[in-house]
Amino acid sequence: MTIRDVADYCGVSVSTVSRVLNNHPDVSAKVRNKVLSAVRELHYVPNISAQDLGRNSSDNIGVVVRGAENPFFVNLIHSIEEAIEAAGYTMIISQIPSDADELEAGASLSRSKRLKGLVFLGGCFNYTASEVAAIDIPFVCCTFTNEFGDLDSDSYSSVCVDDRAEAIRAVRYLIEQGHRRIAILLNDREDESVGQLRFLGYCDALKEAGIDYDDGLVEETGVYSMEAAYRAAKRLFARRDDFTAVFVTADSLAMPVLKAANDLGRKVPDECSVIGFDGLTMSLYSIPTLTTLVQPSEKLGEEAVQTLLNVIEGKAKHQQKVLKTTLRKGESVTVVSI
Amino acid sequence: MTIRDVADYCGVSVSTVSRVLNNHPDVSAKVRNKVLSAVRELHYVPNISAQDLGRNSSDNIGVVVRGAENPFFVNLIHSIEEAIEAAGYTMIISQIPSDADELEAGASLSRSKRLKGLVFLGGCFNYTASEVAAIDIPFVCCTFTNEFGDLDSDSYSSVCVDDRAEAIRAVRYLIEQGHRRIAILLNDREDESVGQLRFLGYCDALKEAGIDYDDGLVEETGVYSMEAAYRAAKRLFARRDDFTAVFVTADSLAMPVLKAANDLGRKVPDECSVIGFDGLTMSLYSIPTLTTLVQPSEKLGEEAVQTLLNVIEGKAKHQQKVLKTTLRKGESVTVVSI
DNA sequence: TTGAAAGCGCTAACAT
DNA sequence: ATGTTAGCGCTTTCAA
Repeated sequence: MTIRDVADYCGVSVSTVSRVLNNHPDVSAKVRNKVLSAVRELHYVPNISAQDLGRNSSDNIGVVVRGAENPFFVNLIHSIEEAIEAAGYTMIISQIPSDADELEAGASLSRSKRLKGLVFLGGCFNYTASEVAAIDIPFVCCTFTNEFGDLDSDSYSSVCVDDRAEAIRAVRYLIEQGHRRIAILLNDREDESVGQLRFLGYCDALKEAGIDYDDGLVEETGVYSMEAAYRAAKRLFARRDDFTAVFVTADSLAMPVLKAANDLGRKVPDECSVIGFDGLTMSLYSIPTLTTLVQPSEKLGEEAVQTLLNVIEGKAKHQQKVLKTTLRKGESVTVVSI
Repeated sequence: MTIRDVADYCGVSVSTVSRVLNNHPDVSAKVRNKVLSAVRELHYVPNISAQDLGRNSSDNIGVVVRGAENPFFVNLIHSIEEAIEAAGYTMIISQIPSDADELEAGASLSRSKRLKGLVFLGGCFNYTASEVAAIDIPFVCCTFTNEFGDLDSDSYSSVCVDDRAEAIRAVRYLIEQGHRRIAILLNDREDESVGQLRFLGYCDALKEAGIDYDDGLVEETGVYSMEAAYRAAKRLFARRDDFTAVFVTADSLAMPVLKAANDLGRKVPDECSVIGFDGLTMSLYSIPTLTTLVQPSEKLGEEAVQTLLNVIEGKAKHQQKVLKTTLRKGESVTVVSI
């Protein structure tokens, strides 16, 4: 059952059928109806592969997820999928390890699946214009931006929160509660990803409050995993007992920190406050409930897709959008008792 | 960059390149190597649409996820994606709400994306042969089976654990620790999904130990969400204080149960033991660490895809595979103190 | 072992 | 308004 069959059945040419199917204007109402009912009668369904080949494109949007072990991405991916689906496109997802090259993954996906556009999740984006040249389709960075690279702002889109400013807010909140010796637990302070930005925000907030930076209060997990976070937290607690609060740069890492504190008999928040970042649903049920900055994950996904589609469809230029987090006060932060 | 370019670059014909790319035998080692390195040098990636058109088929495998809010599916989806990718197919995912009709979603996906096969995740499978007739491609049920329907066992594949038997094992373990009054918290005891099977296993284990079933010890969340589980747990703890253990049919629901117990001052495990099901990574970091039955999620995904591909490629018939869980002893279950 | 050429089903100039 | 036809990039006979 091809377009040819439909054409023969109606006594018209294939191009006429193609026109009807693609809502082109130059078709008489009579013919259009005849074709449409033939399509229905014959249960004709277009062959997408042939369509794509003919158009030399597809309705595929690629989503490259770097470090899919981050639970924060789950909701995000879901909202991205919904937005892509709703717009009549197809999502092609590719999950790659945290240490993989997302540009290469994106470029290869783009070529093999003939993508219309790309969404990058969890990238580093320290890339330069020349490295990005391999990607010849519009793309949007979701939850991060080209902070460490030198891209032209009209060559890509991004939708994220201002990680550095939000981190300042988190640490400032701790300071407002009277904390002065504040530790930070993060993945890697120089990975040129959002973690580094949050680290910089931590430094900014300390400086702003006139608190000296103390390298011994910084603990890195090295890799992004709960297990690594648990071990890092244990190291930190073992090494120092003079800090009253810790900023953990992701909720999924903060939960192991709560566990480590518990296992070492360090009471949260009485002996040590903990603040996270991301706003995982799960962190509502940690013991104690995590205080955290909630990222607008639904909105991030929707906006990312919308921004990308606007570029693809020529409705708008590339944009950099910045959304806000919400401070969710849980039970893991308390006023410092001096 | 097409196969033509590669051919010209090597001074051979397109058919030769095609042969190399498709691992056809009749190519000399010399030419094969030349082509292979050219492919690498030129960063050639085949155009899937053209491949599909030429072969008159697609390499799309659909994955219909019902209730993607279940964190247990995250790893599973990842392993499914890897397996699909590794086999040279493309995953097309569709996440639908818990109350949606997965068969309809699958059938529609199948038609529009020309799927080769379907993986169902989190379905109910109380469907009958006539309802399934709408799906004219091979499919595999992952993490559940047609327990409540009347399908012919050679008309579909399934890869899952024996939920009922494993639930027996969980409850039996509690009984071995001396527990007699054991509550259960689940989604819905009659939803004809894995939850119901686990409920039946719970009943079996009680009966086997000569413990009377007590309807007042059964608490349903109604919908599948952590919030609902938290509220259900609070209801249960408020209503009864005579049970010493609770079996929660999913880890993601068990964590809110731990939280509810904590908030009500009910010590886990001293005053109440908790056992889960699934083996989320996150539940290693709950306070206390959850005792649970770990499902082999990687294996489930791999096997599901492999089984499906075997059918698609005509290498084997449909199969029903049953994998085993592993009891992971955490800190949430203790010997009952009488 | 290799090449030439005919499709695969559709789109989109280009004619009419 | 409609038809003709040349691709799109690849696979796969069929010849050589």
